[in-house]
Amino acid sequence: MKYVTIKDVAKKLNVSISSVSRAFNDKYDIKKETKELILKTAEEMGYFPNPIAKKLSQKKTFNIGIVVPEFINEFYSEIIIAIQDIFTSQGYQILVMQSDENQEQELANVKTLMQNMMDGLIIAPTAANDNMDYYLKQRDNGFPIVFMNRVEKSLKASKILFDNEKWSFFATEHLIAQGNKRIFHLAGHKNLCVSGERIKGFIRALKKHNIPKENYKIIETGLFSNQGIDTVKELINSQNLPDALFCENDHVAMGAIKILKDSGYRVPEDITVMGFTETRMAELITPQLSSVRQPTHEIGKKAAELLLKHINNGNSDQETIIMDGVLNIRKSTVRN
Amino acid sequence: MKYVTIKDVAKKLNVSISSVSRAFNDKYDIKKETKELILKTAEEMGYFPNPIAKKLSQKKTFNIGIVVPEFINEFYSEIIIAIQDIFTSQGYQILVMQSDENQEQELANVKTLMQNMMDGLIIAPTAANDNMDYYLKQRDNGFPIVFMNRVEKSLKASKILFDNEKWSFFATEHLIAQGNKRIFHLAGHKNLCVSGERIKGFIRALKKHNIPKENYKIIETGLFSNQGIDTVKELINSQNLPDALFCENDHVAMGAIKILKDSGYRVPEDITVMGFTETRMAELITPQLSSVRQPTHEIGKKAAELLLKHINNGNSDQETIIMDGVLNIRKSTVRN
DNA sequence: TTGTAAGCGTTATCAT
DNA sequence: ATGATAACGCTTACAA
Repeated sequence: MKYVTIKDVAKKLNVSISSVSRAFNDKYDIKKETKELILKTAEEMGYFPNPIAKKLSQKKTFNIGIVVPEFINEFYSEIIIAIQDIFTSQGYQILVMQSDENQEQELANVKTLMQNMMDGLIIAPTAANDNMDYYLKQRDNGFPIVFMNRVEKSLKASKILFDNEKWSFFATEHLIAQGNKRIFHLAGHKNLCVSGERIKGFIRALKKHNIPKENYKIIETGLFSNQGIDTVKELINSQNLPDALFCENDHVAMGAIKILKDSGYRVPEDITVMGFTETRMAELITPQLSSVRQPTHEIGKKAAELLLKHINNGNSDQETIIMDGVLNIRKSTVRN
Repeated sequence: MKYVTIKDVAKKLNVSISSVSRAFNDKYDIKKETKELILKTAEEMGYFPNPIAKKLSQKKTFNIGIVVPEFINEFYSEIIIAIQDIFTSQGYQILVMQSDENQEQELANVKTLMQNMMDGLIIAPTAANDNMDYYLKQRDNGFPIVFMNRVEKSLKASKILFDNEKWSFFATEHLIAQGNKRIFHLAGHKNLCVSGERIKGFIRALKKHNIPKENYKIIETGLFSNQGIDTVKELINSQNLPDALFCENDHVAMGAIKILKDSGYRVPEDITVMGFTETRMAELITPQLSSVRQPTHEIGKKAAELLLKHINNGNSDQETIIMDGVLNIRKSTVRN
């Protein structure tokens, strides 16, 4: 693979390489005709400025790194697309790496991206973890970083968060308003702060409406549909099903609904089920699943804009943006 | 952001930069003790070789580009993860770009990646399209490229394909074997070769079993659930529902099932529905969806291995690998 | 308006 | 075993 270089173009036209460079970079003075001639010949020769050389010389790569826990689920995919929208319009490229929900992989990803001279990083950590110290050190060193999602509100860093507590509260309140007396929460993981916040919102709603302790329960379940299935299976076996299940996410909820239906229970007549972090499937299953929609597109957009700000204006003031969602009430939580 | 460079380390230790370079690259002679000293000091100083400079100097980037039509659906996400598995274990990095099902974006992505000196590219085109000439020209120029998925079998290039015709045939044959007399195929897009192949397999099965022409129909529907909904809605309105629907993919099938159930039809009792390119949801919905599973992990693995071969041994012999799938028969196509 | 040349951080060839 | 130094392809003062 032989690349055409700036020298080749310069030689062909008997001009200096600076002139060729100038023709490709608007900011310098250059005669219109020479510029056009150069651009035309370059085109013909199949020349384009080598971005690697450009990066080395400019110390600016126009590359942005994104690290996400996974992109199998549409949540992060949608966010990534939104980030990409913003940055490509600004001439940046997006490099995506996924950590497979693994802290060490996450750290390796971040290091790889930093060593490749990304102009900035958007990190969605797998969980609050030990890597954070390293990230913050780099940030303090002048490296622009924006965090997303599974990060403590108190963290001194620019970040885009979702108000899990609030929307968990509203979701729970809706379940209470529907007349459910016993409500169980199929929670995510103990070490996931988003799960913790949702638990807080859940409890706040119950307390507000004076639901006694014996009428609710928090069961650590996980993030996947099969875990929803397992948890609900146990509840069925121990004949301990509540009136309503508030699930960590749609996957768990769909697992729950599946096993309930398979076991002869009707949703929502016999038991009501609520999801979270709405997926496209929510509207397609029977019954349609009530859920809290997170504004993935907006999250990505805000993250990108915030990072862009840091890149252009420095890291001075860290900013936290907390996003709101929508409670989509559908058939799965409404007994007519 | 100030990077520590090879010079800083050399100066600190009063050695030449060549020695430092050697310490980091095993292939040269260097005294064990100097090497260890250099490595240790470098570590302390927070030095790591700048990959950009390395790339410029070596003309090898250890970067692999992947271009996919989208990664919202799990199909490509799973493939990407498999590719990543292989390449990261070989010291490569993966750069993913998505074309949003848009040919121009696709071409732009490929150009961007090539200009960034990827060592090779895995391209899953949006469809058979005009860009192909450009890709092949680059390939012939010595640039390693492996194609995936929506590519003609006859294309002279290394590629990983799925045997759509065959598995469409088996899927259709299963529907016939279940006693369905009238079978409609909700097809994808005319210009998608995978859709064309599935249509071929569909027709071959019908012909083999002597289903008369008036008893089947191919309706161009699309790739999304809402299109499945729309098509089936029309069939319902015109009172033209068949015994079985064979859908382009699971999304269309789930859309179909949704509108059927909403309209009072029972699946599979009244009408039978088959998906394709199985999703994780297939097992979670009611009734569980019969579908053809494509081996995403294997596809990614083969693509990666093939590209690696081209990178290491040159582009000489183009190789085509055609993958087989699995027909998962579930409730949606079986009337007890 | 154009050219010259130093610099970006490496690798690799050639001396020593 | 180590050091100088010319590449790699570009940008950008500075000079002309």
